[in-house]
Amino acid sequence: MARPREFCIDQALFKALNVFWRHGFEGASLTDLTEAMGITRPSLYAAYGNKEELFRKALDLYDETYMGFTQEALKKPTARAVAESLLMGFAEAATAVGHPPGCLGTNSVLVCSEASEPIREELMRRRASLEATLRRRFEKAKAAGELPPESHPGDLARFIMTTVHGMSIQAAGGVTRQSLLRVADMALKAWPD
Amino acid sequence: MARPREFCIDQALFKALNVFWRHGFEGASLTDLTEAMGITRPSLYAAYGNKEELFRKALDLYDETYMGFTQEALKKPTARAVAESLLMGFAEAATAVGHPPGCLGTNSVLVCSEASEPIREELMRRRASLEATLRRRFEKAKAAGELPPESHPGDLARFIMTTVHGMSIQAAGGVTRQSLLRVADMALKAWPD
DNA sequence: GCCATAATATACCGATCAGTCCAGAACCGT
DNA sequence: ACGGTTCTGGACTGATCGGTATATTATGGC
Repeated sequence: MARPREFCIDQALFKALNVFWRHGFEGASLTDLTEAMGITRPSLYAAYGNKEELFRKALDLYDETYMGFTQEALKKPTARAVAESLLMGFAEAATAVGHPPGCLGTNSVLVCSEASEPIREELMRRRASLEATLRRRFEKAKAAGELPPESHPGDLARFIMTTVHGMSIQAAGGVTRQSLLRVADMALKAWPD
Repeated sequence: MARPREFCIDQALFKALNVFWRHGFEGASLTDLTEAMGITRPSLYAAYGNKEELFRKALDLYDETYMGFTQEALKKPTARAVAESLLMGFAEAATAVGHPPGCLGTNSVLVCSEASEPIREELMRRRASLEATLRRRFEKAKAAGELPPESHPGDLARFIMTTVHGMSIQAAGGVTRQSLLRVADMALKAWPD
């Protein structure tokens, strides 16, 4: 009973995601965003709220679209298989064609002006969340006697996530998939047995 | 034969370095910088050129002041000792008190707007430079029979630098020195023997 | 004391930032 | 055909961005 929206919300959000991915939250201007999305500013604000909300929605879409493999990885039968699946998955995701290199959650806001602090904190929260999930998975494995008694699930999770973040930076610097897969392979050599 | 400068160039540069470290290149505004440095804009431009040149000078000062340990690490007698020294050194540097957490070279520009592309490329160049130096050191070690013949110096250097970059991100997220040292320790378990 | 020189502080520049006002246009229900 | 409602486009807001013109002030040499 009113004028219909002339663009697809999810499709335009996908375009926005790519801009944020390439330029980060602060580096992506509203002009960049609206041009890529093919809509005007009032349409953007009516549909998504503001730049910050748009970014959070883009982040959710990113998780659904590109980070699904992490949930699959967590289902692997052994802790080592989980670690391997995560490392290999990130190496491949960070170097896939069709989108910018690296991980959005890692690269888009690391340091920023005071104004973007809430977004920075949100990203830190999400990074910590995956690490905590991983740690719990490793704790379960240790309790099941699958990891040696002297191993520390928290350290293992932190090491895996550290490698993952590092791979994201390397990918942003142009490092190839094959190279990152070898990095993942080498990281697995540190795994306890 | 002219009015003397009322501030110390190196001391003010040090203040600027801290602002860039905390907020990144784009996140640090000229207002932030001049307030921290205790000087006015014209003084800043007369002394350092512009924001970009100021950042490059701050980067040089950063290398001299905080990255000296890398040169020391490269002088260690064995490849493994080099790797260990680098990892431990970065873990400690990234979590030292008195300055922001993480590594300036890693965190200050990862993704950015088109306008800052030259700075981003400069940082990628510097990151790649250290990795190349490390690779050459490992090649020497391999030639000396110190590393197994099937080892790949390039992969080893890339793995170390990936861990280092990841530690910088973890530090920026508030991870403690002890935790990063354990990450470094675990990474060393992947070292060939 | 006075000049040349260079650093200072204020006030400003055009450009761009995120965000919004408003007029017109497209739709649905009646 | 006509309201009521919602989206669209362009023009605009105040604030902030990096950078600068200008007038003043402090110095050393003469």
